[in-house]
Amino acid sequence: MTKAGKSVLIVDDEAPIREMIAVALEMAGYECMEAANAQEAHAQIIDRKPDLILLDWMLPGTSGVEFARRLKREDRTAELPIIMLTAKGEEDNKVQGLEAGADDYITKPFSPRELVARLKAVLRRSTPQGIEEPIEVSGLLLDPVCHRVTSFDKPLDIGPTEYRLLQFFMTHQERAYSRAQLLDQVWGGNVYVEERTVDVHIRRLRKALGEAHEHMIQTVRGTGYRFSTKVA
Amino acid sequence: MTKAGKSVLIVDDEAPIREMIAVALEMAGYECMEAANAQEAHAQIIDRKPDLILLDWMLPGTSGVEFARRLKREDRTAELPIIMLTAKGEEDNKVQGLEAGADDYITKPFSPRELVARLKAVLRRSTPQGIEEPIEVSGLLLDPVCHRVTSFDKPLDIGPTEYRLLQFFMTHQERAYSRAQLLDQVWGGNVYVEERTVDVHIRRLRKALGEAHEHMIQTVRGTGYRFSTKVA
DNA sequence: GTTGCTCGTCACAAAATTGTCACACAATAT
DNA sequence: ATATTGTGTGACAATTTTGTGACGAGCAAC
Repeated sequence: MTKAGKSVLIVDDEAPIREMIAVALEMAGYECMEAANAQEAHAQIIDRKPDLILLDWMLPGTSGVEFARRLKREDRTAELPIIMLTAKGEEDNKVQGLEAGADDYITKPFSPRELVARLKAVLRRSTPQGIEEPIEVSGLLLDPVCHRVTSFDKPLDIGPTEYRLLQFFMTHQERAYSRAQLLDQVWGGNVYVEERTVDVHIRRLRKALGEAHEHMIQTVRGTGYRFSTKVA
Repeated sequence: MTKAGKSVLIVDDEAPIREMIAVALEMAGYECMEAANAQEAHAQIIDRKPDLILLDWMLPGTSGVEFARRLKREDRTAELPIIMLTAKGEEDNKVQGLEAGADDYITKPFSPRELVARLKAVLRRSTPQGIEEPIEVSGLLLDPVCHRVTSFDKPLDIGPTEYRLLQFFMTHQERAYSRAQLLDQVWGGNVYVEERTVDVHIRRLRKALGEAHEHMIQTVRGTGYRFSTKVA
């Protein structure tokens, strides 16, 4: 893992502004890439995997909010921290921005110092774990890059939620988790769903895993579930 | 069986709202106390030590944020989780509220279910977990993280109650406990069950431990039981 | 619009756990 | 030895917890 400073994608349709921001960030030790619209941004995200996105509210074509919302919906990019940029007077949209999934919100004009400070804060909060390493366990293979799970090379057909659940389990083996903890970790702490929903997804995951691996998800009666490679 | 039930202090200047919240929480098994302003709240906190505070943003006199900030500054109350309540339209203050030290933030109106869910989440995060260290004694291993007991690597099949019983014994070895004490410690103080029930669970536990370890649970005639590694 | 997919919830089925009892057995007292 | 008291043990029904199929809402792609 190269720890050569975090990389930031700047998305704004005005080149001078991008440039200004880029200079400020580079002076602070960040690596920068730029995009003028949602399409370019998406391309950059895919192949250069920035650690954070500075996203202008106003964009030609797909608007910033819309783009943010879309990013947050896709598993592959959901974890990407986003800081929204907005011009003065558009502040009413703050809530809307945050609801779209932005992690923070800065009003133009802002000082470089402020920008860097917020950026640091967001990066600190966001999960530093680059989950890029495939995890494999007795024929079960989860590939975060392909965003896919295979059981003996046979692709598993599971929904995004089951994928996240399995990923969590595979990265937290041999340990019992309550339904509440799973909701926190897999669904995200601030959603409201019934605890029994966990059971249903466990069921779906087990079914998808098939006889070969379903036993790995063990029920811990009175507590929750556990992912274990050891025999029951 | 009833869980221990956490207590919640509801701070809001409008009595009907307090009442509504209280009812919802009580139905969910929480114990409630109320306060109409910061002063009352402080008094309640001192002498009734709630596990969590629901704090309205708007309060006569000392405002909610201010109060939260103050609580977080005092050592005695710094650890007390706070959930801020705010009316719709005050959402801009969200950041401010969280910065004041609130652990979560709910916008009125909210459903009782949502409230309870958030409350649970906050309590879960703030409540430090119990012992995380595995306990091992001559081939008998209790791992609280896995929530599992193994005897020479063979998992023991026991119910939640036997698990708690064994955990208690392993953390309180070499000492005799009466049935009443065990009921208190393992079942939780405020349940009513026959003392002889302890015998039955001891029996079940012994059976599960098998010949290898059953002798560790010794009968102290006329008194109760003891867990000991020493030979009888 | 339709279609196809995923998700959360529900109602019911299935399974495991629990507390209690009756009686067998063991230890002490009379 | 016999009575008395305390503990071990198997069985049982009630309750709790989990498994499972189905359904409708929501959403994206068409």
